[in-house]
Amino acid sequence: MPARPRTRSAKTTLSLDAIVAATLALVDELGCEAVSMRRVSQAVQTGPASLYVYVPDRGALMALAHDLAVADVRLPTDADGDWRARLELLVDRAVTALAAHNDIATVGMTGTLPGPHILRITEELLRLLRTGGISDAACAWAADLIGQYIASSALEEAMWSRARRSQERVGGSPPEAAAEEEKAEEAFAARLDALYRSLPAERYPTIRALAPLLTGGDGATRAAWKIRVLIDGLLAPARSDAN
Amino acid sequence: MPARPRTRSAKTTLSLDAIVAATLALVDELGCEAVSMRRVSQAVQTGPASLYVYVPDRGALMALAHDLAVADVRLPTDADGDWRARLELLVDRAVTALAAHNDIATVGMTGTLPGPHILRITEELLRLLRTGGISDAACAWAADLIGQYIASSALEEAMWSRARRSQERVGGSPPEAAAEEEKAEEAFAARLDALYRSLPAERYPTIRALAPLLTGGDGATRAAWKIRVLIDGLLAPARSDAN
DNA sequence: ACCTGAACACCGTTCAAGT
DNA sequence: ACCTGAACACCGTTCAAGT
Repeated sequence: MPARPRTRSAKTTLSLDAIVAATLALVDELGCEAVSMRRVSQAVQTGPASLYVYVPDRGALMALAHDLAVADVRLPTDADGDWRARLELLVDRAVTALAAHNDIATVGMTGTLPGPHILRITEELLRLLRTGGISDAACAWAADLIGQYIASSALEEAMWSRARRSQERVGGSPPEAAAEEEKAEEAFAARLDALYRSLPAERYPTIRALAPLLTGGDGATRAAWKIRVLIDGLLAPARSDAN
Repeated sequence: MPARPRTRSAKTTLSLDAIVAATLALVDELGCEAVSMRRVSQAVQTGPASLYVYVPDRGALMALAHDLAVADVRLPTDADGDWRARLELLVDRAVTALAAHNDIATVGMTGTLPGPHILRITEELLRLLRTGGISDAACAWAADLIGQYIASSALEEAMWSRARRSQERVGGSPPEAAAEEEKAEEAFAARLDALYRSLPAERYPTIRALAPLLTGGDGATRAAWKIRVLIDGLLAPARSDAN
């Protein structure tokens, strides 16, 4: 391998995988809205036009990044317990995987077709529900409901602990930036809580009464409670008769 | 009132209400993504800069449009039955109201603070849950869960019957445009169904087996089934002991 | 005081032209 | 065949300047 002259030294070859990985990394950093074709192209060291060789448009690229986000979700095994325990574990893993990539879950709610990794999880979801003795029609609708739950929970969790704002200008010094992040981290929950507490008690008595509970509790406990409610609902006596 | 000379004849006075109404109308027509400050400003016959007198940024404007979308939701009354029937009715009305405005529900999932109309619905949701004898902590988490359900169901319903694509160029003649709309109307459900049926049966046996059920059924029946599952889950025996 | 023209720093996507 | 410079038609937001 002689040193052949190149336009740029050691430039990584462009590939779909590299583009999608760069896209997901930018989503982590900046959030979906701020990820542009131009920024992605910069990250992989080309011009924006080059991306269109690999991807038809921005939506398709975001869909690929979304699918990549759940690529590492492991399916529960026999060692993880009965169908219900495994279902809860699978849902939890999917939510966690999505929530780890900022607001990538929004992509799943905007009408894109599911990618291979989403399909893998869907298949297992349906299989577990069926193992649980739930009727075929109920399985189909339950998978839909649980899918909605996964996406919206991931989004909620990501929002609750979002450390980044738009932050397009990185002019601040490190300590300043860190302080700003710290502040933004609790921003949403805190602002919501402040809003609830500031409401007139005559018009919003129940919100006021429950204000401490509405924004309280840690995410994991809430999530575990919610998925249990969902499955309890599927197993409710009335449901096994006729869905 | 003598005819005083004006810059433009009969120009409507600019107001926040007019701006928000125009924004929601554009969302109906084009979808959230395609609604820009510039287009809104055109619709109210000004320049983009003028909007910033009334609204701090695009996100705040979208949040106001989102709140407006549920402004007409009527709260159920005693005549509508017991707490559970009323809760189901309230949820159904909220989903229907949101789904009637294209993908406006996305705004509610992107970390904006709830507006007055959302709060009115939240208050009633919590009140009804409490009337049902559900513990305070469970009410708080249940309202959260039901809120997620409302937003994601509205989005799903809107997608299922979306008649508009980006359609930025309206060059086609009326009959052509109508045919295109007709085609797009079923596009998502049909494409999803086609995808499921094209999957290899060895790897996705359950999806393949349930394919006809996954995309079938009308929206209303599905929605009614889902909210019943949710409430059944809240009322499951285990739940009343300790939330 | 209220409004806005013009500008700044961006977008997604296309296509003719290059290698 | 694969890639891309340059252009087109847009963006959100700001601010100095007007009335």
